[in-house]
Amino acid sequence: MSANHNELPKAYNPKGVEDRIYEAWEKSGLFNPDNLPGERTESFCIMMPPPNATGTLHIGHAMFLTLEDMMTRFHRMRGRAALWLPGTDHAAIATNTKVEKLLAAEGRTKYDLGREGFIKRVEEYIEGSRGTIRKQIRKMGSSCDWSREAYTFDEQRNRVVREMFVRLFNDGLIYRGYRIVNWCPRCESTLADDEVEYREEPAKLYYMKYGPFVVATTRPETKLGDTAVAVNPNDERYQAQIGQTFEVNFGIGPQQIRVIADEEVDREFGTGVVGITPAHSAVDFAMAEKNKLPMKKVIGEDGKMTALAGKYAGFVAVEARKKFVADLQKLGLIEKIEDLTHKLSICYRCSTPVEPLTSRQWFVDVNRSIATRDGQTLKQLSLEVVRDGRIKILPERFEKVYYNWMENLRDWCISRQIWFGHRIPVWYCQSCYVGNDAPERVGDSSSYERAGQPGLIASVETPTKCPTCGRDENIGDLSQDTDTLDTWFSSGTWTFSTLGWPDQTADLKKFHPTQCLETGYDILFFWIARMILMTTYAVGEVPFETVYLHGLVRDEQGRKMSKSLENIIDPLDVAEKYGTDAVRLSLIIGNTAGNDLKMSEEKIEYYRNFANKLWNISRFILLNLDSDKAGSEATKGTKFPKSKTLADKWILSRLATVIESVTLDIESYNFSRPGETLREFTWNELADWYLEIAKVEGDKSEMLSYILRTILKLWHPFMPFVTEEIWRLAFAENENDFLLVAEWPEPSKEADVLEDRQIAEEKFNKIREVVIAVRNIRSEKKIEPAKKIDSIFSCHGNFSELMLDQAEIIKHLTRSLDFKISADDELARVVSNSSSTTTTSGVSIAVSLDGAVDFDQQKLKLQKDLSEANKYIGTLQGKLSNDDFITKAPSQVIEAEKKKLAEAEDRSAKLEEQLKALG
RNA sequence: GGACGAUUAGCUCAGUUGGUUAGAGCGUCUCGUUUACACCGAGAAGGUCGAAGGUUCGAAUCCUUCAUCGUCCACCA
Repeated sequence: MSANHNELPKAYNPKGVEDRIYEAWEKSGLFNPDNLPGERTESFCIMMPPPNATGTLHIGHAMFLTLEDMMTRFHRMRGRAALWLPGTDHAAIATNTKVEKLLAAEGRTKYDLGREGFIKRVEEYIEGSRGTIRKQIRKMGSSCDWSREAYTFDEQRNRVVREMFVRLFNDGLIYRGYRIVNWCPRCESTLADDEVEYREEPAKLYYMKYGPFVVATTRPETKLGDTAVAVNPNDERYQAQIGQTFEVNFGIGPQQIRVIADEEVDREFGTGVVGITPAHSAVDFAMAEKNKLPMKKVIGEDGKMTALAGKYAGFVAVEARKKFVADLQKLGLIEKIEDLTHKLSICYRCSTPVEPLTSRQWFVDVNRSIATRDGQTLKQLSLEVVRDGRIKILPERFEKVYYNWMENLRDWCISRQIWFGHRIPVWYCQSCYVGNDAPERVGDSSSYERAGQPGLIASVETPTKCPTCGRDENIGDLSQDTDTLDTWFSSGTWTFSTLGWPDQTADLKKFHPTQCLETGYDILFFWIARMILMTTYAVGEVPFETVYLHGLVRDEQGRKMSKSLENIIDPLDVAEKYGTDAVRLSLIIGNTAGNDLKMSEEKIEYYRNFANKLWNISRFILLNLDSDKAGSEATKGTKFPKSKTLADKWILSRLATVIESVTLDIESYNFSRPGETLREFTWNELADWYLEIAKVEGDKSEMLSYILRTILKLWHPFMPFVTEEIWRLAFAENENDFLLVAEWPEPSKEADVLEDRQIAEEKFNKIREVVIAVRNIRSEKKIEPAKKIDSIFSCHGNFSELMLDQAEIIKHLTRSLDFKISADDELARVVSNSSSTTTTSGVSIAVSLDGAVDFDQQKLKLQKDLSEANKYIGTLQGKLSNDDFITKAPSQVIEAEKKKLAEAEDRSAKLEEQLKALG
């Protein structure tokens, strides 16, 4: 737009630029695919993994925002209807825990506020902090469609969750039953299997006299709930007892104990006899299920011993253990106590030890065949879509991890006793609902409550009437279940709940299935597996075609970032300091799917420097265009330029290759390599060579404007701010002309125009080689950069023609006054006490020197070069004289080797001549 | 216990289906105010590709075993 670029600052300063540009983008409405120009039949959609509404942006968020924004921008420029849908997560249990902590700091508990008061408090808290994360997402340059922003706990998502629950319930896939669950006594709630973490702790192993056996246990107090002991079926020590029942008395009355056999039992551990506590161990529960054992719940939800524990009732489990062990010791029932370390299961949110216990909860049945899905189970559906390739997981190795997890998935406990979350949409009729009691024996699924049970109502809308007995809510007969749903139950609907499901909206048709789901491998199970499970069931489609899993961001020593290590890099701090573009590049380049990334400020600084380099490249080009034909057609860069010189042909050929490989790489989810390709091209080819040449050749308006225009487009998905700013200064026709929606360069179109790309590149590379060789001599001989020199080349074949043709370039780049082309023997003669020489394949070079020449040093150098060349010749000859190689290797390989040999021999011969000339 | 990944220049990493005299960036060394850029330019040094076997005309690349580090899953009652 501006015709005069003299006032552009020498260094790019992202401050001010970034916010202004983001605002302009947002105002333009172009993040919304509905507003994109042109006919866009093909869509590209990514659902943003919703950050916790109460969170703040950390480097992991910055990484996924960068990757997803890059994909979105790329596909938008490629002409697709690109939708990146943002949102936040209510994160039920995490938020609940956070607010409880806040209350604790005020000396209060949730009970002081009551359920409603507490939820109100949670919502206020979220309202206060939600804006932060939204602002931070913008700061990273995220081109997501804010008009479609979603929240996992808003009205629409609430409706979807209820709808989902009711459908699953009606298909018999949700049931209520007594099963073993992970119980967090602090949260007073169940946890899913994958919400349990482990911590190594020292513990005691107590050897208890146990009827006819001795049983080793770390938790003696649970033995009060034992109903069996198990031995390995092949353990010859206990063969006689298998199947028998005996009685023990630990001081609270007699307990009937059966002896069962199970492969799971390790003969080597302890005494090879395990006490089985069906109500308080997942493994024991599974064994009990197989053997239909009775269960005795001796620990309650409050973490205290129950009435069934006799005199120990009311004590917290750990206290009960102390008392119980002391009592047993008095009775002489403790044989010995050993030390061991074991892994304690703890809550992933509050690190409180988890108490496994049986409880009446809601479960999703993953192994029940679904009539409406060809009799497949949820587990089978979820496995099938990955197995048949409808969902591709990158990197591929995580597919195996997924299978392994999915194959071993147990029924998913979805009810939580925390207050904040989606309320379970189930009502019980006080008149006719009779809940099933805890079953006598484990694994009695006839006690499970499912659809069809009288007075048990699952409903999307609050029911007004009991369908069984007809009594209505007004007389207080219907009461809703007090539990809430696992937070992952709602996140599992993310790809379709955000698009209007269950209504068949235009968005749903257009954008579902989504193309890519990009997230960290740490939530493969929590989230991705749940989305696959719920979407294949509810929508009958896969939620996404490709899963791209990124790794963890670590510090420069490879440690996890943590507050205690004080090694956290705050993306907002460094974005402020170095610019968002620099942060983005440091997160993309060097990062590959599934691998962790080491991050450091130095790295970010390097990319800050690169952004500045691009700025200055642009500045140079713009100043050039100014002085040339400012404002004319030729400076717009919209036309593929006519190449006039070898350098033009070379750079255009290289650019065509870059367009091709960058496009292909991003399409195939390689993001680091295109960044490197572009950096290499921009810095090491365009800036270091072509722009220097442009200074001598001149008349480059068409070339330079086209190249700048093109690389701005190619760089835009990686560093949107600086490229958009340069675009505005250089090419924008008006203030609504955004690089954001510029057309991506078409690879084949460019390449077709060029002929003899390979020849042009080979020729130019030869020039580069010669220039570097001369510079090498200058550097070795310590010739001041400002001093002009004279050179003599002797060339083979048609190289002399090439050298003469490109004389201006060579002189400029080597700071030579002039050079001469001479025949071989002539060069050898010229090499005297006033020259330094070197040889590249095809061209020998001598540079005239003023001062005295160190013959010995020069001779040594030549000899070293010669011996290296001869050694190389040796290996090549060896290869070529090997019959096996000649007969078995493909002919192009053999030809290539022959060519290498010829070149090496040529070089060797020249070196010898030069040596001879030196005497 | 099971599975997976990593191991290439001092550091961080590339290396596509086996065919380069093994590459880049940082760092190091030498030189430098050349009409964009010192957030820069020119040049250089630096690697028996974790170890040992094997397959092959040919291995950083494929196979086997081992070592070290790391991750995930299961779990010792």
